[in-house]
Parts: sequence; C-alpha cells; structure tokens
Amino acid sequence: MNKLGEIDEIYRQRLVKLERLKKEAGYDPFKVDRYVKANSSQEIKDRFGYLKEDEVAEEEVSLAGRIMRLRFHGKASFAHIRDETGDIQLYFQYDKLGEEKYGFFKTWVDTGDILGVKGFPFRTKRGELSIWVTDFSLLSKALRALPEKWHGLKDVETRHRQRYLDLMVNLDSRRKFVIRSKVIKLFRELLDARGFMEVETPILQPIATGAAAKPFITYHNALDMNLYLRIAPELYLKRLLVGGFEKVYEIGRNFRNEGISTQHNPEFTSLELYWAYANYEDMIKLFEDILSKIVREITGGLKLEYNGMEIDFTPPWRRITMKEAIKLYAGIDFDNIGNLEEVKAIAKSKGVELEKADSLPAAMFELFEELVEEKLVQPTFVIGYPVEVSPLAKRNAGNPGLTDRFELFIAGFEVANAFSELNDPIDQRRRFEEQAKRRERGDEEAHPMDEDFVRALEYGMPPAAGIGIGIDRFVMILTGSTSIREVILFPHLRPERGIDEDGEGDTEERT
RNA sequence: GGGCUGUUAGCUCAGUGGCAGAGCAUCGGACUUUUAAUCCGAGGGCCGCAGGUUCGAUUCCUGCACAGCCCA
Repeated sequence: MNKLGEIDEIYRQRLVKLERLKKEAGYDPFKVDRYVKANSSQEIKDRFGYLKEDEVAEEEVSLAGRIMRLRFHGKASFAHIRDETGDIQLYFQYDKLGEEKYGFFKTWVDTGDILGVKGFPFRTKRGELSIWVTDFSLLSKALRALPEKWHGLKDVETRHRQRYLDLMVNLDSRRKFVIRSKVIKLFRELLDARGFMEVETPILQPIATGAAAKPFITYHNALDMNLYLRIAPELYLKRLLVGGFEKVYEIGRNFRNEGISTQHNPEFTSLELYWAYANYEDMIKLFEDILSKIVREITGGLKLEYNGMEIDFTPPWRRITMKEAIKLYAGIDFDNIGNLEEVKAIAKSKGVELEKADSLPAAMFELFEELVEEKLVQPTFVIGYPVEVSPLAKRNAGNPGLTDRFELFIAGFEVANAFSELNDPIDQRRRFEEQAKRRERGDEEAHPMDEDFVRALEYGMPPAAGIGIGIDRFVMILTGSTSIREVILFPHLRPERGIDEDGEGDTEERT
C-alpha cells in the first residue's frame, strides 16, 4: 500500500519536477483556482459520434479531468483524460500547439495530473473519437503515481482505505456509487409523489431503542451524561404520528455496535417510513410498487443477476408465513411440536444449537434465521412473526400470539422489516417490561423501557404501518456487490499502521 | 470471538534456506495518428512487524498487526 508520509522514488522525482516547473517555467499549478469547461467527455462522444475517420468538427470544445495515460511520439502525443463522465482521447501535435506549448506539455505534464483542455473533436485513423488539442492548462499536479493502467487497483484493503484511488481508476466502483445515489433519490421522488414528508429525528438519543441491537455510547460534556448513537429512528417517527403527521419517512444513518461482516457495517443507512391509517398489507403493496419501480429504473428491467442467482422483481411477490417457510425449507412442522425441549431436539438433529430461545415462538424465529433465510432468493414477504420477537408490532386479530409483521427477503438476506404498529399503550408497556426482564437476564439487545414513548401512545396514535429498509443491502443487490463495503464509500476499517494509529488512547488530549 | 488464506518495487504479481525477480509505472534517449504504442539505456526493496531455529531466514517456527473469505 502507498502509505501516508512514505516518500518513494516517483514522489521524490515529482517533487523536484514541481520545483523546477515553478522556477524554470514560472508556473505554479496549485495557484490555478478555476477553469471554464463547457463540455464533458460523454457529451462530446454523444454529440460528435457521427464524425468519420480523419474528419474534424468545426466546433471547439473544452473539458477538464485527470490524465490517465500518456503516449509521447516525438512531435505528436496522445493522452486519455478522465472526467466524471468517462474517458476521451486527446491528441497533442507540435504543428498545432507550437514549440513552446508542445514543449511545456512534453516536459511538465505527467499521468495523474489534472488538465484543462480546448480543442476540436475528430476521429483518428484508428477510429477513436478524440480531441485535437489547441490549448491546455495544467490545473493541478499529481505527486504520487497512479495505480497500474492495465490491472488497475485490485487490493481490497487499499480500495477501501483510499477510496479516492479506487474511484479514480475503477469505473465499476464509481458506477456503484452513482447507482447508490440514484436509488436514494428515487426513494425520495417516489415517496414525495405519494405525499410522504421527509423528516429528521435525533441520532444522539438518551436511550437507544427501536431495534434489537447493541448501541454505541458517547458522552455529552456540558450535560454530563451518556448518550447513545441511534440504532433506529422508529420510536421518534411514531411520536410524529401521535403529533399529527400522517406520512413521514427518514433516510439516515443507524449505528450498531456489533460485528463487522460482508453484510454488516457499524454504520449503515436505512429508510424508515410510517404511514397512519394504513396496515402492513398496504405497506406490502406500497413497497412492491416502489422497489420494483426502482429496480426497473436502475437496471432497465425487472430481472437481474446477483451472485449467480436470477432474481425476478415482477410483482406481486411471494408471501409465506414463517411457520410454512420452516416447514417447506427446513422440514420442521410446528403444528406437531408440543414444547421447547422437543423443538431443541429436532433442531439439534438439523445441526442447529438453539441457544437464546426460551420459548417456542423464540425457537421458531431462531430456526427461521438459521435454516430458512438464506434460501429465500426471490423477493419474499415472510409474515406471521411471533409477538415475543416483535415487541413493537400489533397483534394479529385472529391469533394474538402472532403479529401483523413482515420481513422482506431478497437474495437470501433481510432487506426490510415492517409491521402494523402497536398503538395500545398498555400492551406496549407490558412488552417493554417483558423486554426489561430479558435485559436483566443479560440480553443486551433487548429493548429498554421508553417511558416517554409509552406516554406518547397514551395520548393516542392512529393505527399505522411502518417499515425499515436497509438501503445498503438493497444497493448491494442492484449493483451485484457481495460485500456491503463495496457500496459504502468509506467502510469502517481498523486504523492503518503509522497513520491514524495515534487515534487510539489519546481521547483525553482532544477534549 | 474461532478457522483458513494472504501481506515481496508506486501498481499487478512470480519466487527461493545462500547476491531480490517480471510486466506496467518512473527516469534518460529516438520517434508527427497512437490504443497495454514501439525501440535503446537506467534507477527503484525494512520481502507487514517482533522474536526464535540456523553458519546463513524474504523463505522454516512462534507471536503480533492489518486484510479477505468462511463460521458464530
């Protein structure tokens, strides 16, 4: 890896070159503060695609970007310049530019430099649309060498630590983040068009609730109190329904103090949405619609390939109860199981050690996570979640042991979690108390009591449905990424040796 | 947290118990339509870090760090 503070041969040469450039040519590339560019490489390729070989356009264009490759041939040279829209070839010719300008180019311009360019679009003898350069400005210099032009930058660690390098040279990586941005924009557009209002609720919370997860703890000096980074915005958004907003959503970061994996980053982005006077069935319809529209907008169709699986987003998507799913995929029929000991024995025979489960429904949920989730490749709404594992969801009218909840699975992992919201303050208090008992027994992920939230429900919350969607995971599926780190610009990594190492242990000095 | 694998030049990678290698990149030279341009020449290394074994370790062993994958 190209370490911070490390002076290699190329760096040293470039430093000397920069000093010579300032002295001998009287030019400081870092003093340039703007460049008027009228065009982009993609626009030029689109507009002048009609040019035949050796044909030169009459219109002069200007663009700017990074020099990715350079080929000097005596008195004529080629380069490829990359801007946000892609690459285009530049042709520098002695006769066109004159001795001084051509000499400047040959002497001072390196790969990696940022160049502003004016010239005429033309097509070369070999058929590549290019710019016949009439003038250029060196806008910034690169002191470090670009990664190799053919193999590029492959090292995953460097790609994540130095994302700027990854984005510079790996166009597929750029593509993924463009898609990510578009997906978030599409959510906003589709929700705003349906009358939903985007809101912002606290990230620093006095108690961390709304999900089963361990929070990060931080400290507020002036208030002399601990605060938690939110694990979910859920309870604040529901307070807004109590307050009278009927359709709200929040797109933002949640923080969970848990392990890191290809599907988990300590901070991740969710969309949470609450919809008064609707139930979870309405939510299923809404998100079948919205998600399939996004898939179509991004990929141009409703089918896509992910990790060797073909996934078909054509609605309606399959619905299955958790009990049916376990019967179908794990061969365990809960209708024929009488007690916890029995299910633990069956689970063991399937190679699953039920550790946390202290009730039949909890065992069912754990078996589902262990044996079924990964098999749900096509978009599938799993319904019929036990009330024990759904402390914020409304009970099913016909079966009070179950809740009106669904989770959406795609490609074998959970993408969304939704339910008809529990709005009975008495039941909510009881369920918080049940969770509190779990905490006392050592379950750090159980919900703490939120007295103010219960008080809010006591004023009356309309019946409502809510949903939380993992944006990162959805983007993984849309971009064909098998690791969440591929769709997070700066994923969490341990400190790099010799760089941010001193970030540990000196917190006192920074207060 | 556990297991496996990896860490060698700016990048991508070979390699060996006995002088550290290639391609690209870089530097010098030639070349006025190239496409991984070509040709001639040159420089560049804490072989992740720390110990151990050995006459000798980049190589073998142990520990540590970081990363990737799998499992929990």
